[in-house]
Amino acid sequence: MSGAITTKTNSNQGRTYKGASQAARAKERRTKLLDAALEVIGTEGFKAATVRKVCAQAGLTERYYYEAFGNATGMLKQVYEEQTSRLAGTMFGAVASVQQTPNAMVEAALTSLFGAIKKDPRMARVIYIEIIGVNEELDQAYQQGLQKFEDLLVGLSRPLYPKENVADLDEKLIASALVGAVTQVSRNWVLADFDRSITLLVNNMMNLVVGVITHLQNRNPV
Amino acid sequence: MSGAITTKTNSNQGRTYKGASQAARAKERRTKLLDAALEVIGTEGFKAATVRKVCAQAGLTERYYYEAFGNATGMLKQVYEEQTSRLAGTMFGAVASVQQTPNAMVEAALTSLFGAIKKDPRMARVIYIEIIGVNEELDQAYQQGLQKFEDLLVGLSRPLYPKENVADLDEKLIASALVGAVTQVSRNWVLADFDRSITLLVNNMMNLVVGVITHLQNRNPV
DNA sequence: TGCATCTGACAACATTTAATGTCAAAATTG
DNA sequence: CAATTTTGACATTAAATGTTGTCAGATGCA
Repeated sequence: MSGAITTKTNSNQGRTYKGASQAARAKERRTKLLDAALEVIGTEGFKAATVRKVCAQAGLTERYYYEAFGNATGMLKQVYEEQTSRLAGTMFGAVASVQQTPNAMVEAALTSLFGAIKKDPRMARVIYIEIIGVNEELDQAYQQGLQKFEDLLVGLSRPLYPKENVADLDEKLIASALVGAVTQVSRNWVLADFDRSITLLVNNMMNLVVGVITHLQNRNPV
Repeated sequence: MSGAITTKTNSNQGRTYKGASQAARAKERRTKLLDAALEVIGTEGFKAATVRKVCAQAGLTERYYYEAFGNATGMLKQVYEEQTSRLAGTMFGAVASVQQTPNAMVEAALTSLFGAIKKDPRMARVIYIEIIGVNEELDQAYQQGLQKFEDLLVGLSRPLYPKENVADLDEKLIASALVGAVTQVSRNWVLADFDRSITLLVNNMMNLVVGVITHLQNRNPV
């Protein structure tokens, strides 16, 4: 109410502690919490990822949960965005490292995707299942996450069919359909405990992607 | 502990009340509760569908919630199964009522699906979003629900390509992929508040389905 | 060494919810 | 009318959880 209180000293705020700066310590805590959140959400589900449980998994206390995430939505959103970014990077890298033909690029994208899912199913659960239907903010994040992959697909496929065949086409719609197809197959594959080989998955999905592209190249526009 | 207690009278158990038998009353309550659950889950989400809220929506008290559903999982499962059954029935009917050619049948199936979604988006939210990722029992129900539509698709498409082209194919996988594609497009359509015409959706999805079928007919097996 | 800051363990509080129980009024039956 | 069943409104209980606060000890700095 009266004038500003003069605290005795403000000079050492943000000082180093155990040899690390304040920013470095916060970053390390965030990393631990992200890992813990991925583990809990990816194995027990978002509903089970309570503040106490995630903090126990991280070996940190509640205070840092709020420092890093703010709330549960923030937690899931950050985990989601980290995982989709990593996955998109992996897939872009795989596509870039093969012969730049449509077939080879699609094959590389699919192979790296299924490989990443098998390597860490927790990621698949987070980005394909847990993110859905929590609230509007996360639904929006999910749509934006899918956008990355749809854009990749549009970029790959647009050069492949003649312009006059595109008139009544909705490229984005077809891209989202293909992403949905891959997503669904991935989901089932995880739930079925990886009952098929990656090669089989890739070969079959290639038929789908190549099939629609070929069809768009050859058809007579309506 | 001792012998059976002789209550004064058991004779009138299960009697009529307000002109309806016990079974009829229970059935009517269940219908009211199913409608209420669909309304709440389909507009506010499963998380918001508490016992109190669903009962208030139904105009009934908690007792009948437990009578009809047992618990929240039972509620969502029953709503889900009712909705997928209705939808499957609608789609089967639509397919049966057109000329029995692949194109016409696929078109009928897609048109009736998108029509049903637009007519009641609450259904779409329940069967595409809310059912996912709650617990194992419901994930299993979801898989079984998808199975209906995948089976429909396999039945429609199997006669369309030569046997020798099927050797390395996983029909079920491709069916689930196509169902996933349609699901994803439907989801986006709902979230985008029906920003496209049903005709546009159908035409584009036809390209996908017909494209893969044509490709399977003409390709050289690997 | 002395003081400010940082950390971790945990208490405390408020809220929400599922699930069960109580009880009186309404309806039915004989 | 009297006994019984059915119903609806609401109380109660117990548990889980998000969120904030407390406090003592560890650490860094002048």
